[in-house]
Amino acid sequence: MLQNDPLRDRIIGRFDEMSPQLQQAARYILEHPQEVALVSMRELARNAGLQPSTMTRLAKFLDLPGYDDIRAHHAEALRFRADGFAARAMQHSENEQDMAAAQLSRRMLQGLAAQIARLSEPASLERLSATADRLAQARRIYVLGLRSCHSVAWHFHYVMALLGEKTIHLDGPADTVGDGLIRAGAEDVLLAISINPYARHSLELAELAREKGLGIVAITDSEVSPLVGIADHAILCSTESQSFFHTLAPALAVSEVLCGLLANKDRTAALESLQRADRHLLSLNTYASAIPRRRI
Amino acid sequence: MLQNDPLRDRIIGRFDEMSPQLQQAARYILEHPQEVALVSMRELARNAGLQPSTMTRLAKFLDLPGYDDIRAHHAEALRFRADGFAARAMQHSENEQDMAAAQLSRRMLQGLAAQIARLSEPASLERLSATADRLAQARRIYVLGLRSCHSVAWHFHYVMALLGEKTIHLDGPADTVGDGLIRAGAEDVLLAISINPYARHSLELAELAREKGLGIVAITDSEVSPLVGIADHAILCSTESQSFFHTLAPALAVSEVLCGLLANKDRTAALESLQRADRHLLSLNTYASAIPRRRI
DNA sequence: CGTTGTCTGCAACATTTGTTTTATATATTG
DNA sequence: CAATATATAAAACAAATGTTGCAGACAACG
Repeated sequence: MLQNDPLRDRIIGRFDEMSPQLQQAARYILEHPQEVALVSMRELARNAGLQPSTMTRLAKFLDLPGYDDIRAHHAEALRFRADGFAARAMQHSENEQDMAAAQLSRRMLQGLAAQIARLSEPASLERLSATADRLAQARRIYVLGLRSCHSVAWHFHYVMALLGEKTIHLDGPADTVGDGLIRAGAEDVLLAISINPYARHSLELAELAREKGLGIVAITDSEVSPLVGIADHAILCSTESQSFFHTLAPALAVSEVLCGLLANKDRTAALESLQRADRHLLSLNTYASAIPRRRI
Repeated sequence: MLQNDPLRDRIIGRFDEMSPQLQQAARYILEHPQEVALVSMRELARNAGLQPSTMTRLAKFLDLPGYDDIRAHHAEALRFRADGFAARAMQHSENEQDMAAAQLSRRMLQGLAAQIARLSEPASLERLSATADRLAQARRIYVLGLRSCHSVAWHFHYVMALLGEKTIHLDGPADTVGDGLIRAGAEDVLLAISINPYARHSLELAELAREKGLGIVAITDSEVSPLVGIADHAILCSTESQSFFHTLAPALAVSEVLCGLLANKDRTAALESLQRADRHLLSLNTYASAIPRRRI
């Protein structure tokens, strides 16, 4: 049971002032919070041996507009608890035209945080480490992410390129996206990233890779994503956001975790590679820590 | 999510045989199991962008008497899960070094979630909305993010391109990154994304843009980032992670929030643009929802 | 090209929902 | 013991729910 529930406290606090019937209703609600969320008021009343109106009266007694507020409150608590994690703001329901900017931002950010936190459930963790294992044992990792997923694919490749030459990013202009697969074979793995709506080209290339015997590993958004069918391992991450667009932050987080797991398989090698990369970039004068004087 | 759920399995199993609308309904149910239990069918359909009848039809398709059976099933699952939640808190993962991987993943993910959640503090929210305002009033937004920040810059540009032609992505091969600024002027804004270590080229271009009179807006990682000095607005996001690498997930989240805020300034225009983009991509046959048959 | 079959959106349907009203029962008070 | 106030039950109500039938849209196929 969740502590710090203001409605519960109010019920408890004013319990003594209630009439017998109201007390019975209140008691039943306190003792069966899930039922309140999952069952109609009339059925709840029936189960509690009460008249439907008693429930409405209880709501009014608590200075609420109606019973629906009681139910909404319990539903929210159940959502919250079922996810087990903080901040559950996800609801499209409000059409508050042109919400305050700050409010929209807050909802989006907390929603994203919750989605990423949810990835740390045991089931996801297992998938992550299985996927990382599969990637680790591959000779090469071909990375494919088109359109919106380009950012994730590119970032994965960028980070992995700092660690070695294991990844090949499938991308390119003039319809050469798939050319990288020319020399790919059964010892290799394709990391395919695609979310709804799925880019046709991504699916075609994934299928081609499968026919060539590559292992397939996917980051996608649903159990029924077309990639799940052809992938040896799939990691699912939600893409819903409080805005018009899908979010890729959870997918990016997954990608970063995979990089972390891979690097972690051989920490000393990883460190060494990173240092070499550092030296290289240093000698190229790639980085700066202040605005450089403009050459004239 | 929940394992061993026969109804879920049936939905997944027969997913391919479904009509497009049924698939959409099925997908929504798979991805929002709690909502099924907590919300009326009509509202569920509304949230999924479907007709109420589609839900009923899905039930019949699954050889169920009616939709209520779907709801009842999900309600039962939710009751069960909510009860067993406390007990299930920490028991998983027996031994092995697989355990270590899971632990690293969990630490990374929860760290990321916390960092993003921290962005929803009032100070950050103010910066976000000020920045969004500045971007909104610009004629053009030039987007700059090199090396690791490419993913963020590209994603921002990709999303904004769906909304209109306001953004120009500063990127290109053969050292042409900066060419996009040729026609930039005082009515424009540069959105510069850079984190430590700061790419020298990014800083140079930002400085050039400032000299050309552009407004500068930055997504960066520290109060003492070189970008802060020359930017009119800066949004700071942490990049620390439990792994070897910096994380860009918070920066991506910031970028997505900015997109959301910008779209929110004129919701109807945004919706219209998105629909037009949809139509365009549809006519190009860009997307697919199943593995396409390979052309031979 | 026309036909056939399926799919989808719409609108009407009977139920069920939460609420309110009315009347009866039960207590409380002088 | 009336007289009054409150509590409860029962019924009536509009609003919503889940369902179904129907007509147009659509693609497949001959």
